[in-house]
Amino acid sequence: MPVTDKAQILGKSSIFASLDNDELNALAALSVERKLRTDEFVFWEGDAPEWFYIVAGGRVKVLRQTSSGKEFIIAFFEPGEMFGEAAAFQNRPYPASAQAASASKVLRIKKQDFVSFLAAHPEVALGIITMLSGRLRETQSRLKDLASERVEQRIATVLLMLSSKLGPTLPFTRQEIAEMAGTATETAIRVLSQFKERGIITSVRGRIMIADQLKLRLLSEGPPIK
Amino acid sequence: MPVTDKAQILGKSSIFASLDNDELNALAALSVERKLRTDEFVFWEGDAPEWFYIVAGGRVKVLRQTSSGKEFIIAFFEPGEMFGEAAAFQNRPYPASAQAASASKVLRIKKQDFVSFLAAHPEVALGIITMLSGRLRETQSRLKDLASERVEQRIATVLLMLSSKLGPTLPFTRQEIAEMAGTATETAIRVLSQFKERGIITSVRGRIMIADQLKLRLLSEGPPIK
DNA sequence: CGCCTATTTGAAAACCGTCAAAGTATGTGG
DNA sequence: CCACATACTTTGACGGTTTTCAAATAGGCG
Repeated sequence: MPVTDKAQILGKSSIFASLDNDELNALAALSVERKLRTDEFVFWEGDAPEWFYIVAGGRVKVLRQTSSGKEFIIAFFEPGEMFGEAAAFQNRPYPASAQAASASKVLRIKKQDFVSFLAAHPEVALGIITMLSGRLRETQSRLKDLASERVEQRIATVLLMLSSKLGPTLPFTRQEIAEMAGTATETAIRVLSQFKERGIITSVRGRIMIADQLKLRLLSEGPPIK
Repeated sequence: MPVTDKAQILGKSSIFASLDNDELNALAALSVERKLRTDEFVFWEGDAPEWFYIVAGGRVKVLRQTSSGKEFIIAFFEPGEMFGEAAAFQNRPYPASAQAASASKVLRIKKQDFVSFLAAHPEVALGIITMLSGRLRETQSRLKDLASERVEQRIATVLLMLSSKLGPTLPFTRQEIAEMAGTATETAIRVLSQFKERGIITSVRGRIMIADQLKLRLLSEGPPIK
């Protein structure tokens, strides 16, 4: 991939909004491309973090094993998004694995190169702080959901979160929805079947289309206070 | 409180490890002290963030209301720790409330003052990035726990997390443990009673002492894979 | 067409939340 | 110093939600 193409990917990220084309090209020149087949792993839980990763194409999921052997999906990342950075900044082993959810490309930049670049471009640090703040907010919000809401509500919230990022068509299986909502696949199926009957979604194999965002939002906010 | 005392509090935080005494004093001079009675609120969910907060004494908890009217405790903060910063950096309303868990003091610095200080001290930005990365890691770890582990395991994990920060004596009621583990108070009581019978903890009203960290750790990691 | 994965459905059981009632420390005012 | 109010803790029973296990159906791709 030519440097200018890489620079264009990097430019998608709000982290680098403050950089001009020359600076983006300089950063792009530090990056290395890697292609991934569907289900191939980018890194594994427990690996030492050597790189900063940015999705260049396809979709990458970050997941953890539960003690009963299932998987829990922490997040999906789309082109332009950075992932695995928390471990890299802390210089501690990845607490989760990253896996290509479809045929994908990632750019990676050596940890030390990126930190040096940061030092030379302090505006970028603020972009990173803002990004991390956003992820922390979102993660804490999910925390409350997982801790205290019923399955139907959790699934509604997951669908809304995904669609705020991806639009009304969500390319996920029921198993993936279940692994994000922290429930069993069968339960996700039952809830989504209900949503379908109530006209809230439609779906085909591996794809869910949101038909009635308003109803979803009501569900996500929970029953009127009793 | 004299500036030098404030500077000493700020110096406790690893965020400011790179600052010398003069710089700490300069930052301290920007800060305002506020005293809080037990249960008094620092800010409320939905408020616009105007300040960065640092705990100067006592203990502050950050919590969210669940849709059924209970509370979920997102985190406790001890002297030297910053809180509410994610909302301030993003310039969006607080997604959670902050409440004094005991008679407390906080320092606060006007949002704009702190951001200006950051711009003048780029090394501090890296400290913030590292802190946010750590919180993100921990929050994601709890996410997996809440999504997929049983109550007994979740409570064991909460106790371990707390004791890694506070040592073996944990000044929390069973209700607070429940609100961190995402369970009912009665359930937390039953689980902790069991722990007591098994010699894993001892406790007095409002205080839990960890007696057998090893057993707790085994519980927290879940049953041997079956 | 045949295989593999995704989806569906049913039934039983486990886990946990809720409700109710009571016991026990702590502190306060008289 | 006692009596009482308050908050924390405990226990039991019941029921609802969700998981688990099993088996069957259906869509897509080679």
